[in-house]
Amino acid sequence: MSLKHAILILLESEPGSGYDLFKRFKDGLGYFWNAKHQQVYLELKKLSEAGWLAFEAQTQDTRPDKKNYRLTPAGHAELLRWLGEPVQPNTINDALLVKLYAGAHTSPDNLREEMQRHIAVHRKTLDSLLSIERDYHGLPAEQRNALRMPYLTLRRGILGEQSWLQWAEEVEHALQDTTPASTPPGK
Amino acid sequence: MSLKHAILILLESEPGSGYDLFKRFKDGLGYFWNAKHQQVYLELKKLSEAGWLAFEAQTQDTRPDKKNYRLTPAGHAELLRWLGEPVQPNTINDALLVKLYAGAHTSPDNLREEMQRHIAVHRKTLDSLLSIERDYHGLPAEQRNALRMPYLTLRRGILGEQSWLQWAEEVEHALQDTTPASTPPGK
DNA sequence: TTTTGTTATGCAAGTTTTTGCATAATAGGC
DNA sequence: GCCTATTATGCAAAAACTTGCATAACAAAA
Repeated sequence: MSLKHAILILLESEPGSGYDLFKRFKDGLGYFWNAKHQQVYLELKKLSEAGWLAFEAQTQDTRPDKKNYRLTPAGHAELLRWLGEPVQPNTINDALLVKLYAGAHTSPDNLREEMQRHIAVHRKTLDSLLSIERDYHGLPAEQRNALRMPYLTLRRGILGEQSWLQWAEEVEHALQDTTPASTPPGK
Repeated sequence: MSLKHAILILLESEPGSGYDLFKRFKDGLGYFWNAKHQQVYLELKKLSEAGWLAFEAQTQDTRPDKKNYRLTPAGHAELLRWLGEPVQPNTINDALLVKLYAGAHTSPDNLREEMQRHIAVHRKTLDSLLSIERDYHGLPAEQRNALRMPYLTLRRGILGEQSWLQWAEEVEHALQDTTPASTPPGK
């Protein structure tokens, strides 16, 4: 739906190879747009065929050769066109919630373990986002200004993860109430 | 990825037709799993062919005929198997954040309008979720208990939407600072 | 009375994404 | 010397999802 445009945006600010883009997805944009390397390479090919990107092969001595992609004027125009267009509200497809919805058909222990796994992931994500935020605040005002918009998306990540973890606490409480006591009292 | 299992869950608690399921997606499960009617019908067909569902045609006088689907024992087993399996953490693909990330290449007005559109949608969603929550609290204890797990997913929606709206306020502030004053001061 | 909305199902074509496989060179740790 | 990780690219097949079209009956509103 929009990997095309995510790629255009990344290449607009800095040309690069498929592998570069893939890594950039894992850092900045990756929090809110995920892509496998195969898909990135495929889209780069399609975008080139559509005339939105151009590339030069770059032979390297110590590393495999790479293709350096950059926007064409048509690609730039397409990016601006897309930016002017309204974005469809996001739809959520979250398998964890599907599982939880059906929680009555499985054991509370199973659900608790599942939650623990996800909590660990979300905590790690939050930590990493907070560390990026600290770095951002340490930048000189000029650079901070240039990164104003990406910073807003970082804030989305931070607020979103904090809210997720808050919810997870509610869930843990609810799941505790379910099992009166797994270890017998007294003795 | 998991529409299959979402359907199994819905049919496990109550058999129904494709159209029934589609409507149930728009209510309860719909908040965190979206599906078009075409896809629902397609999956029902596939799940039947896989032996996880069975159906009987139901002729109706005043309405078009419907097919009533229910789980087979194999379908039930598959649901339990899936529930025992760990769920992959959700990946986010959010086009609005992609657009915002590239916000420097477009006008603040464009971004503000975009945000207004999305804020309206999220507010409406939150209102509707809060109204469902009120209904839930009005139920007798026994029914509340039966809906304990779906209620947790409802809470996810509420906390998530509230967090989203909180973030939107941050974004609006940031976008206001960008344009010093669209209407000239004083006079 | 015409139009719009709801109930009810589905095919076909296309796009998007995932999964599996494949290659190849180098760098660093054990 | 071997194993693992990183850099670098891509095809092929399958799964998942979207978009467009099609049909058909009835109910209610305009």
